[in-house]
Amino acid sequence: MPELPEVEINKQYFDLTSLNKEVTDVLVRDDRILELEAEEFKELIIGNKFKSTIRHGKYFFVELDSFYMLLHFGMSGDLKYFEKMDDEPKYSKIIFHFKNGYYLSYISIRLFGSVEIVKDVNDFIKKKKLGPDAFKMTKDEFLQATKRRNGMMKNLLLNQEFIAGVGNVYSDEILFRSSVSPKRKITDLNEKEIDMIFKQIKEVLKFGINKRGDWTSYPEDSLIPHRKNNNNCPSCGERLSIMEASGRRGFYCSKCQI
DNA sequence: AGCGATGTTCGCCG
DNA sequence: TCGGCGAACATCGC
Repeated sequence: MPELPEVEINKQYFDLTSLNKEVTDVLVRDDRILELEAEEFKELIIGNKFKSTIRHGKYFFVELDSFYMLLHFGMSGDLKYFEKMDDEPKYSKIIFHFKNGYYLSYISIRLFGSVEIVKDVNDFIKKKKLGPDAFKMTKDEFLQATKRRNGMMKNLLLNQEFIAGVGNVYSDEILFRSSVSPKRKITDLNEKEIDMIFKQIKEVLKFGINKRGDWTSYPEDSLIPHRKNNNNCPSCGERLSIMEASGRRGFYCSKCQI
């Protein structure tokens, strides 16, 4: 549940289910996900309300009275709003109980990601050195960044200090639709290609949100459904190639992506 | 049984 | 200073 579109879906889900309801209890099922003591966390949240939310890249901030609760979903985080304790989802780590009787669970299978308290969103973004949110990034910011950076294009897309929100899967799709190889050096890209990549960042992420993060319903001509060993390019039929960038496996077509 | 998985971080090296 | 690499974190599923 992790790249920008999935986090955005979680934000919409959170806003719809969990805003402006008094939290009457907090159940900590596994405190390893918490960046602070469970007791301290409970004290801050219980009796409070979630007032609003902000998403920056893959980071999700929930506003409370004088601070923010930050949720990062890691590789396997999710949210679930439910009515009866019998329906508590598997791998729940933190559960908020609302005055109306419902619960909201922060789910995480692999325990990557975290739940923490931050004073100020902008300070946090600055401290983490996060780049602009992928949706808010302007073309000018993108151009500037490509000029002062080197290395492989895929690494740049995965670098949250450059652009916040793009992860491994969507970076593959963005480069596929741009006909640019993930291994291309940033300095070698021409203006047209940079324009195309910028455009595809927005379109691919927007498409992901419209699909509500459901990769099984992608059209056949997308790369995402084919990101598997021994699969072929949906465009030319060539066997897909695999490369590594930032420790992640990238899939691409060596024929269609230059 | 072993390996890879939507992420981040840190130390090391050139 | 930057870019790249490998490992570490924890756990599930193929």
